[in-house]
Amino acid sequence: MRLLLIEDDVDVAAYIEKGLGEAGHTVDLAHDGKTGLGLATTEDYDLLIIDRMLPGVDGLTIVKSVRAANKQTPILILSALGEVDDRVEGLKAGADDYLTKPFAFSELDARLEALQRRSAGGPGRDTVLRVGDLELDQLSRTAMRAGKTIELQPREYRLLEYLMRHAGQVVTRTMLLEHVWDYHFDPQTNVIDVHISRLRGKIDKGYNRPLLHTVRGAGYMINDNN
Amino acid sequence: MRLLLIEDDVDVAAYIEKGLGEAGHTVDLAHDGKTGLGLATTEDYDLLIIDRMLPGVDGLTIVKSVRAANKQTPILILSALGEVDDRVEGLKAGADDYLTKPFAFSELDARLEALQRRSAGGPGRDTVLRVGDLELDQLSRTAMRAGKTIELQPREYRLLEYLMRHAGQVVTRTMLLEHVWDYHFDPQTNVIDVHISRLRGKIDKGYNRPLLHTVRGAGYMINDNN
DNA sequence: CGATAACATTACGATTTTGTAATGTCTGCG
DNA sequence: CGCAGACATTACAAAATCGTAATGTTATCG
Repeated sequence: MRLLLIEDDVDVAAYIEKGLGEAGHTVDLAHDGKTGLGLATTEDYDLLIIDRMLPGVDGLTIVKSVRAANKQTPILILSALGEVDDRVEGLKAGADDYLTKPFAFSELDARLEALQRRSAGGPGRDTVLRVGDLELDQLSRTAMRAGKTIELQPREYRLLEYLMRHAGQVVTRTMLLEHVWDYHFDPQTNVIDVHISRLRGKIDKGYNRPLLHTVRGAGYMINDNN
Repeated sequence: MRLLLIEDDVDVAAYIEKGLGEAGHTVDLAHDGKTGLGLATTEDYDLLIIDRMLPGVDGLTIVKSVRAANKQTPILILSALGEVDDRVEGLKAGADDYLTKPFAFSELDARLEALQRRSAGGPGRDTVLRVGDLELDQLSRTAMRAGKTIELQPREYRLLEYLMRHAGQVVTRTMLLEHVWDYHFDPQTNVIDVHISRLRGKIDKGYNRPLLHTVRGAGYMINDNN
């Protein structure tokens, strides 16, 4: 994880840099707002830690500039003030969290972790579905099994997505017709069988543990165990 | 916005409920942990506010239970203690933010807003692109203009996505060939022109303000102003 | 005001994707 | 074992998608 710390107090900066370094992160350090803003907008960081009080500029000005530059990097504000109004201002400027000095390092670490968790795919909006070693990235529309990417046709994608959204549950043919084909009647053909077969050829063939199981008389189910 | 407040202190509960109600939110109130947890897991809330100290159960136990039930609703913890270790525990239990009593109502409001912003699509991972009244949902792969959904072919989708990712910037033909067609040479045909035309037919035709502009001699650009 | 080059549109054919139907295999039961 | 129904696979045909080329239109410059 790559971080940028913008902090003018040398002691505080060293303290944080040391702790974060030990936690396995790469830390870039800027001692003033100007160079900090330059780095923040040109480089790609996973997280920014910005001191509220900096020589020359206000930390919040940096936050606003970063957001104005359309960068969505999570930002944590450090402040020696700790006043209620300050926090509000910080959050309104576009920061994601606020920490008051002095603080225990464990708290900084916990907050960074929480921020990362969110930014990695905010609550309620994970974009990858996982079943065993099979992953489906809903943004790139690609599947991966054991690290190998799998090309899916549109209909195959919809089929796999629906199955994975209902992992561990039996999915009936009627459900598939309704949600993958938008058919609200029985087409009297074996479309489903054919596509299940094609999907198996892509996601299960060549792997010792099949994920897509047929539940005789009921439908199909995707799951990892067994 | 629908919120659940789990707080045993009647005065504090009334204070918060009043404020949130005035801010236009619907607030459900639970005075003890048990009913609170029941509501949190059965109903669908946009946000949970949970007091750390509740008669019988610890607020964190509720947080953990909610997360165990696979609910990703954002959670804000309220606490009268305000100790460092407490905050760390709260965040580790799966809460998204932590607020220490006493607090100004404006701070609560700012934090709720920040939480909502994140949960609506965390930083760096927004799944809808917007230009003017045109939206592109990258998960459902559908476009909408002025509330009307627009069906896009795969190639049209990639084209529009690329243009919208570079909204306000001129996108050259070479860029499009590289990123939308994966061609690293000039096909000597007018593929781009054709697809731009088809895309226009879908997103601009019938609307008084066109969004997709041609920049003569340079390429194309999508943007709302002018 | 033409001429020319850049861009737009349309029509059509090749390719890819999808569905149908025929054929093959498995499972459970008498 | 042998039959029936459920499911799997394969081969082929219909349909949707995409790229090419021909034809129109618009902007710019002498």
